[in-house]
Amino acid sequence: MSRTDCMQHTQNQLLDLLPKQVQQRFVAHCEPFELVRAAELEMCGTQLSHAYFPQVGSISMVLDIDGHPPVEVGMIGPESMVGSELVLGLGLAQTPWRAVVAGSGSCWRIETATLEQDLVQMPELESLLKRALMIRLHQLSLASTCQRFHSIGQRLARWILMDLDRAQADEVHVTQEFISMMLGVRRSSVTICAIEFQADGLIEYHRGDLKVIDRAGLERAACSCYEADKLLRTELMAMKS
Amino acid sequence: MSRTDCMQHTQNQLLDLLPKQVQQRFVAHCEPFELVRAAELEMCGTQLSHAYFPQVGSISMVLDIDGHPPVEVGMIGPESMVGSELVLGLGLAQTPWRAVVAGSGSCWRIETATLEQDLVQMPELESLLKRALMIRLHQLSLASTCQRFHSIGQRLARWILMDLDRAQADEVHVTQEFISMMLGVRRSSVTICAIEFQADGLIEYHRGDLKVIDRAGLERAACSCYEADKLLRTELMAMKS
DNA sequence: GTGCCTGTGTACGGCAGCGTACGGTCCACG
DNA sequence: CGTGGACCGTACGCTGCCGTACACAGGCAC
Repeated sequence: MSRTDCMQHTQNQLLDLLPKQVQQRFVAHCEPFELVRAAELEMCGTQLSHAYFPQVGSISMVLDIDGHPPVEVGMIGPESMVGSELVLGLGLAQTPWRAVVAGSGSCWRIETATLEQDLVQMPELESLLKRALMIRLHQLSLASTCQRFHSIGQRLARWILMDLDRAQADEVHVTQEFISMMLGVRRSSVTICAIEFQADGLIEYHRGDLKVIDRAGLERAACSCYEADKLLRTELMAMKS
Repeated sequence: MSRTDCMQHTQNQLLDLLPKQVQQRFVAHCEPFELVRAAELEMCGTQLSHAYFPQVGSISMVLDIDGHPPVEVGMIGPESMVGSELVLGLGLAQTPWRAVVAGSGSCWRIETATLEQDLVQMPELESLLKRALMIRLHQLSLASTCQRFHSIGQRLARWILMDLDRAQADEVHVTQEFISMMLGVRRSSVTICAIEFQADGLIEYHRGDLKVIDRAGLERAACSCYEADKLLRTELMAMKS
């Protein structure tokens, strides 16, 4: 495939761990796909149609329950993939969450049926999905304790940092309304914290244009879950297959 | 093994799904183990030493974060197992949570190394662990939204029901202190709700002796997460391998 | 039967975040 | 250039839960 010949890397860190030859074979089965903020990739309760390997941008796992506002239970970017649970076998692949684009960008995507076939033929790929899934377990656990103990301010700072890391930028476009959905809180609660952060010189925020001024300060404002998330990402890369 | 010859079932519903022959071979590698409320089975951040298949009783996945009280992120009983993440491969098996006995009873347990070997030789076993792990994903997701939206009363009712189901009884011994740890709330908050439930004739509760009087009422008092949990358990059984 | 430990009941001030609601500002579009 | 929609700022009363603290009851130990 000429698509991969012309580049050194797939730009997805997980895929980059594959042996070059396997990687080329696999990526040939993928198609490029654009990530647009707030787009819904996968519905809840249905079979997954595709797996996604972000290059830039992020995808959030979001859960709805009863009449409540949605809540994010995980975020995935270039360090990992959406659909790692497919390694558990088809027919099991009804996820409880929705996948929503949390940060615009681009990705590779592959149809689940094709992925299932490749899993059989490429043991390295299977190992990769297993790693990614293990990380999801950790992330899911984090999500519930973060919900329980950390203030909205801490979680807001965490979310911004996580989003920026995956966008590989220090500036993104995202409304407070959108963030409030991800955090499962009132929009006006986000506003209050955002104003505070601006007063403290941590960020600039104007009608959806969010820019980090003092990254270190923002990290100090965030809960430990940000560090934990970062650690998970590096572990994912370092893991022995 | 004479141990299995004399019984029709292993008493663990997951193991009972194995073909008889495989089941006998596998259980021969297990040892019986007693579950004592509040005993700590697995530490956080270490390699798993064993996997556990409850017959009666329950095991909670509990997460500590910073200086905060612990929070339960899942409960496992005779319908499933502790250690399903081992299917993702050794070396990955550092779980983020602790495993604590939430309801006294008994189980089979097996050393992880032995389990790893059996996984290779018994594909049916691997499929079983994959199912169990898929259910864990759903449970973990539930945990965070339940934390977020449901009142202490609702969660208390849910917890009691989940615990009783796994104890296969309508009466257990568990202190309010212990429950408060599992829910990640103040002990006195549990007291208040418990008193309310008694006033409504749902339960009797005296110095750790908890008895359900009006099960239907208790189910009405619980959040939807109880029904969701029950559904997951039946799905686990019904799943096509 | 005195003492201690475990398990419950009760109380009170404090606050984070909620629901709701309305006013203001920027921008696009006709 | 005016109008409407998207987005943000502010306000107010309310409540669930927290932290802390202390008193009381049952039961075992000596």
